Order: sequence, then C-alpha cells, then structure tokens
Amino acid sequence: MGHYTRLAGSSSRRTKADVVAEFRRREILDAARARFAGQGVSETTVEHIAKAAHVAKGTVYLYYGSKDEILRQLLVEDLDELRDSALAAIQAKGNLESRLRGYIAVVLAFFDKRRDFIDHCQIELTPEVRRKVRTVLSQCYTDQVDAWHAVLERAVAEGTVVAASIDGAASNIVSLARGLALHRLAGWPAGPIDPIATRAGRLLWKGLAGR
Amino acid sequence: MGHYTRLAGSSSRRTKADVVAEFRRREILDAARARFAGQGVSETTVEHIAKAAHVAKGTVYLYYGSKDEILRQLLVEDLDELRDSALAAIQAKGNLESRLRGYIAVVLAFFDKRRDFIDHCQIELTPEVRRKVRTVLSQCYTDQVDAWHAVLERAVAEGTVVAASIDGAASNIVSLARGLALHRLAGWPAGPIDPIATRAGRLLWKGLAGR
Amino acid sequence: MGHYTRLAGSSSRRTKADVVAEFRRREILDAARARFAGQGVSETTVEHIAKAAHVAKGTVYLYYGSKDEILRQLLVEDLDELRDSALAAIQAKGNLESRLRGYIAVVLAFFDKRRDFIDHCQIELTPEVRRKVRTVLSQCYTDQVDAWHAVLERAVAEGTVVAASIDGAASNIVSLARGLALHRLAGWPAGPIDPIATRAGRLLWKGLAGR
Amino acid sequence: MGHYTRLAGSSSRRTKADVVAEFRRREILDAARARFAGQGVSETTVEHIAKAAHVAKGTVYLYYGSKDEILRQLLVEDLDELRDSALAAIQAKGNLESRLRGYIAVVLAFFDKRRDFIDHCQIELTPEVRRKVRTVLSQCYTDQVDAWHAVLERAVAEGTVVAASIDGAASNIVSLARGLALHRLAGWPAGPIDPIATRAGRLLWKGLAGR
DNA sequence: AATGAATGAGGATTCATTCAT
DNA sequence: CATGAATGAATCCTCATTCAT
Repeated sequence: MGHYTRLAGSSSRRTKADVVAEFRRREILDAARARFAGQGVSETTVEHIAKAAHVAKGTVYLYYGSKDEILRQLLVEDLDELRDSALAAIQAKGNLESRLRGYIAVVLAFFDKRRDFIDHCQIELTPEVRRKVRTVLSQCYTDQVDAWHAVLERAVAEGTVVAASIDGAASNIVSLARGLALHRLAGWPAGPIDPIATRAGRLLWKGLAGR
Repeated sequence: MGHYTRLAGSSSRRTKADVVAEFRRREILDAARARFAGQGVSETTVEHIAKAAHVAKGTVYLYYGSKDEILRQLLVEDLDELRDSALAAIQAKGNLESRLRGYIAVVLAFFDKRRDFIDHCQIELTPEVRRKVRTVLSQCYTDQVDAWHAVLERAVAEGTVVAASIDGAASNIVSLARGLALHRLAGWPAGPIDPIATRAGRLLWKGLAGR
Repeated sequence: MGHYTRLAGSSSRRTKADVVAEFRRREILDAARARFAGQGVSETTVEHIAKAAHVAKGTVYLYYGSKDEILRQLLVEDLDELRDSALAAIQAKGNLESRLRGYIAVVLAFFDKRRDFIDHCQIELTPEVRRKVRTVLSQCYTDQVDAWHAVLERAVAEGTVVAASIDGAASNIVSLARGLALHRLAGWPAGPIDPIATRAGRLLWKGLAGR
Repeated sequence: MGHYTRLAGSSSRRTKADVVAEFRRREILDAARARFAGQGVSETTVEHIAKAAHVAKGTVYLYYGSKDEILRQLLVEDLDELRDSALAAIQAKGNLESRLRGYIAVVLAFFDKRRDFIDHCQIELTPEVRRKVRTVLSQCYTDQVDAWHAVLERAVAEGTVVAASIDGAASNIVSLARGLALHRLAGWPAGPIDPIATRAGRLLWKGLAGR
C-alpha cells in the first residue's frame, strides 16, 4: 500500500533509485528469512531483521508495511518457486516412471533447501516446544513405519507381495497418508474420505503387489 | 516441576483431590484446545484459556507451568492418539489392500477431527496472513495435481497406464511427495534423496501401470 | 469497557477490593493530573504517570483503557466541579450584585486552582478526546447560562432589573467570567481575586440595572 | 538559526531568490495552518505539511527549523492580526457604545475566521511553544487593555463615563470579548455576530456610564 | 487450592530530523 | 536550492508470570 511494489524489469528505464530500492527489498527479505529460519517467526523482531539487513528499523518500514507483510512475501515467493520447479519436473521429458521419480526428487529437494524456514512456519511454537514435540512427532511416524514394515515382511513371506517392492514402501505408505491429509487441510472443505482411501489403497496395493 | 504429573489410574486409591485435579487439567486442556483452534495459538492469551475453563488465571498455573506446556501437552496427546489409531488400523484383520485403505482412512479422519487445531499449529502466522497464504498454497497444489492429471490422461491414451488407475492418482502422487518431504523434515538429518525418489517413483509406477 | 467503572457509594456493601480499586483510580488520576500540569499532556508518558502513582505501567492499564481515557476522565471531573460550584454561586442567597460578584469569584478561583492543568489542556488533546470533551464543556456553559437566565427573569419580575437588559445578558455574564479567568491564566501570577470580582460584578450589575 | 528570517520589504532590493523564498515560506505556513486546523497539531506530520505545500519534506526544514517553529510563527501571526484589528476598533471614530460594540464584533469575527485553527491550538502545544507564545499572547491582551484604558480615561475627562467605573473596566471589556468568543467556539455553529456585539456593547456601556 | 491484582519486559510502529545526492 | 531515503529515539500497549491474600 504505497510501498514499493514496482517490480524489477518494469517497462521503462530503471533508475538508480529503483535499483537501490530493489536491493533493499531483497536484503530485507533475505535477512528476514534467515532470522525466521534461525529463531522462529515470532521470536524474530523487526529490530532483528533490520540488524541482519544492515539497515535501521525505520527503513524496514519504508519497504514493507509490517512484519506480517514480509512473512507473506516470503511464503508466496517460496510457493511460487515450488510450483514452478514441480511443474517443470512433471512435464519433463522421459517416461512416466522417470518423471515420477524426478518429481518426487524435486519436491524433496525444495523442502531440503527451505528446510529451516518451512520448519519454523510449520508450527506456531516456541523453539523449546518445537524441540520437545519433534521427538514425539518423529516417534509417531517411526512407529507407523515400523508397523507397516512388519506387516510387509509378513506379506513377502506369504508371497502376497514381491520382495523387491518393500524397500522404503512402509515409508511411502505413511507419507502418502500424511500428504493426503494435509492436502485436504489446504483444500477444505473436501468430500468424503472413503473414495479417497479406496483409491489410494488400491494404488499402493498394486504398486506393492505388481509383478 | 512440582506440577501435577501423576496420571489418572496411578496405583493407589484416588483421593477426591486427585479427581478434582484431573478434572481441572482436562478442563484447562479442552479450553485451551478450543481457543487455539478458534483463534490461533499466539492470539490466545492465558486469560482466554482461564475464562474458557471457568477458572482464574492463576489457577491455570497451578496445573501447568506455562502456556507452552499446555500446548505441548495438547500436541503430545494428539500425536499419541494418532499413533494408536494408526497402529490399530495397520494391524487390523483383513487383506493388505483393505488394511491400506483402512489406514489411510483413519489418518484422514484424525486430521479431519483435529482440523482447526492442527491448522493453527501448522503455521506460525496471524489469522490474516494465514488466510492470504492459504489461497496461494491451495493453488500451488492444485496446479501440480492438474499437471499430473494431464500427464496421466495422455498415458492412458497411449495405453501406458490402465484407465482405472487414474482416478485420484494425480492427487496421490502429489500427496505422497509432500508427505515424504514432511517426513524428512521430522526425521532430519536424512540420507540422500535419490533412492527415496526412486523407490517412491517405482511404487507409484507399478501402482498405476499394474495389471 | 470492562474497566472499573463502579463508582464509590454503589448500592451494596463496599468490599475491600472496591476500596483498593478506588484508591488506585484516584492515585492514578491525581498522578496524571500532576504530570499533565507539570510537563504537558503529550510530554507525559504512561510510564511517567505510573511512576508518579507508584504502580507499574501495566497497572495503569488495569484501571484505564488508555492515556486518553485518563485525560478525558480528568477533564470531565473538572468541568463537573466547575459547573457545580458555579451553579451554587449563581443560586446563592443575596442580592443580584453580590451573586454576580460571588459567581465571578468562584470561576476565577476554580481556574486558579486548576491553573496548570487547564493551561496544558487548553492545548493538547487528540481529536477524539476533544470531540468527547466538547459536549461536556458545552453543557457546562449552557448550564451556567440557563441558571443565570432563570435568575434574571425573576429579577425582572421583581423589578430589580429592566427587562430590556436581559437579552443575552446571561451569556455575557458567563463569558465575562470565563474571559477574566483566561486573562488571569495568560498573565499569571496575578493579584487577589476579590477586587476583580467586585469590579466585574458591579459593572455587570450596573449594566443590567441601569436606567 | 540561519533560517530565513529576513522579512519582505527589507531595505535593499528584493532579489528573485528573496521572492521565491518568501513564496515558499507563505506556502508552507498556509499548508501547515490548513492541516493543523483540519486534523490537529499532533496528528499533522511534517510530511503532511510538505505534501500540502507541494514541496519535499526536506524543503520544509530549509525554511523553518522545526515543526514547532512553524506553529509558533502561525500563532504569532494570528495574535498580531488580532491585536491590530482590535486596536483599530478600539480607537475607531464614534461614541463609546458604538466602539464597544465594534470591538466585540471584531474579536468575535477574528475567532470565527480562525475557528478551526484556534480550536486545535487551544489544545495542543508543546511546553516550549507554549512558553514562547504566552509572552506574545499576554502582550496582545495587555495592548488591548491599555488601549481601552486610554479611551476610558478620555471619556472620564469628557464626563461621558463616571470615574468610579473605570477601575478594572478595561480588563473587563477585553475579557468579556474573549469570553464571548470562546463561548462561540464551544457552541458552534452560532448565529450572527451583530446582535451579540450590540447587546454586549450596551451592557458594558450601561455598566460604565450608569448613574 | 484458588484468586486476580500487580508487574514490567518486550515489541510493533511512528515520525521529526538529517544528509548525501 | 531541493529532494526523499535513512535513521533511531520514543511511546503506547500487551500479556505471560508471580504472589499476597
């Protein structure tokens, strides 16, 4: 709102002021991301961001209307990047299997890269709570993975499932479930669960049992 | 910390005091969850929780050491519940496919039930920012799903994939990727991406192509 | 707004808490008046007020919603007091001249007493406070004018005053008193009130009674 | 302070620069008055003034040392104008009653004209400005009182007015005028000035001439 | 055990003023 | 002369936590 929104590459010649402004915006954004990632969003003060960007507190407000606006910008930037690279992978050359593999890899890589920042945006918790909860959370998944693993080994022994399939399969099962759940969260309201589960189950089943 | 940690059903006879204490703890926890879900964690003050639990602010501190401790408790409770019901589903009777289906359904149902709370814990954002970001986030997924859908339809036309498989498959692919990513987030540090992507890709591929 | 508004002498028995609360409110109000008078409204911070009232900053907000609310309260209190003592003087026993004299004296004395505070308030209110106060201020004058009007009409009926004189006379009386008070304010320090009141009273009396 | 203080009409030839400078000073002053009147002194930022004067913020500081200095200048200008027109009315031709009437009318008219600005200044000055202004304000009144005093002494000499009346009478006249003006300020909007001036003038006249 | 008044550190935001261009 | 980006001191208000009753 009245803040610099003129993006780079705007039509006419870029004045020196434009360049400086853009530099500042980037500087502030990068500084903010670093602090958010390093110590969490709510633990990061505008003062921190300013310090990290080597400007005065007031200067931050010259370029962004509020701390929230900075965060918003950051999130939107990230999601844009994720979408772009994901789409590129999906539409890449090659057969379906290689593209599936490539896609998964791209998504994982993105999360790896943004790891700290996403991690902090993930949960509105103070660092201490986050640490504490992470253990429990991790255990929660591990337990599920272990359980599936046991189930799958038995299935192999019984010949229901081909041995080659089960490497990492337990993890895939748990991840798919969680992914679907979060997907619903974002797209709420959503339809009934049953058909979703049926289709996901069938996909996994065929993936495991298949030849 | 001197706070009540004795759980119900502890060995000896429960005194009336124990019962009251446990009642209070439940009341506070429930009140906190309701407020957290309703207005976000950082927007919820201890005063709010106390009011909702029909006790005075000081009383809250008699049962929990801090606001953070309450949140922690809540998260742990939830994760415990999730784990228990997930394990039950995994180890249920029936063939593998039905258990896969059942497991997915249980996880989705859990997230549905805790939806508001999880949603607020999901991101350390003010309500306004969250609203704003949700749109972008949603679009980000939709774009990926759409892209996969297009790819799959072509694959069906080419006979690479059986038509029956593609219902909901795009969504499954995207969800699996995201689920794996978050899984890594929780379990960091983790190994290289490639084998993970390869296995997940193969699973999906077989699931789609299979018979 | 949820703040203590229960006034003293409220119906039922006053609890100790009520007493303390009222004491605090008085303490804060008095401290605020002292600081406002001493260094101006906008130069006085909430911290200053708190310090002067021997409480913490937060405590001030326990009793008043904002700095403005305190100022408003103070102004309303003063105007109420001015109105009450002015009306008493207007309706006092005695002949018209002595009452004119008495009234002027009361108004001057009030401004003398509140001198510093009024002086600063003349000058520093936020638009919102000003709006709010204007109503009360206006009423304060109107009440005095009305009271004089009633007195004068009776005087006309009794023949003490010529009918032709009283058009606008009430307004002139009140205005003269206020003008004198402000005049003193500007020229402080000033001499004793009595001779001023006597001369102004005589002038008005002759102006009203004259031929 | 090194700031432009040279007034128009200073001895030597006015250069073009002088003209421009004076134009800027006027522009800034007028802009400031408009904003102060429109939204209050403390709600008006230097940026607002600059915008309204069609110059940059820095330019304002080229002509005035501070926001306070602008306000001071404005107040002094006004008081000068008030004094000049008041003195002219006091020393006008005509009998005493008509001059009293004229004087009151002039004062009321002045306050009407400056209404918004005075209204806000009544209320928002920093201690420093107030100190500075008080001197000028005081002088403004004193001048009027002195002028009336001279007039009255002549009237006594001519036998128009009884000697006994004039003690403090000058002060009463000025005070009544000011009181009426402020009264109008509080009760705005108000009717025409003439009847008010006529009645107040007659009251004073009778009060002075009486018996 | 329960209360809620008191605390005060902490943070977002504003804006008068400076100064390099 | 003019500009407006940069500064950072200053201020209001919130709220987790304590503690006397």
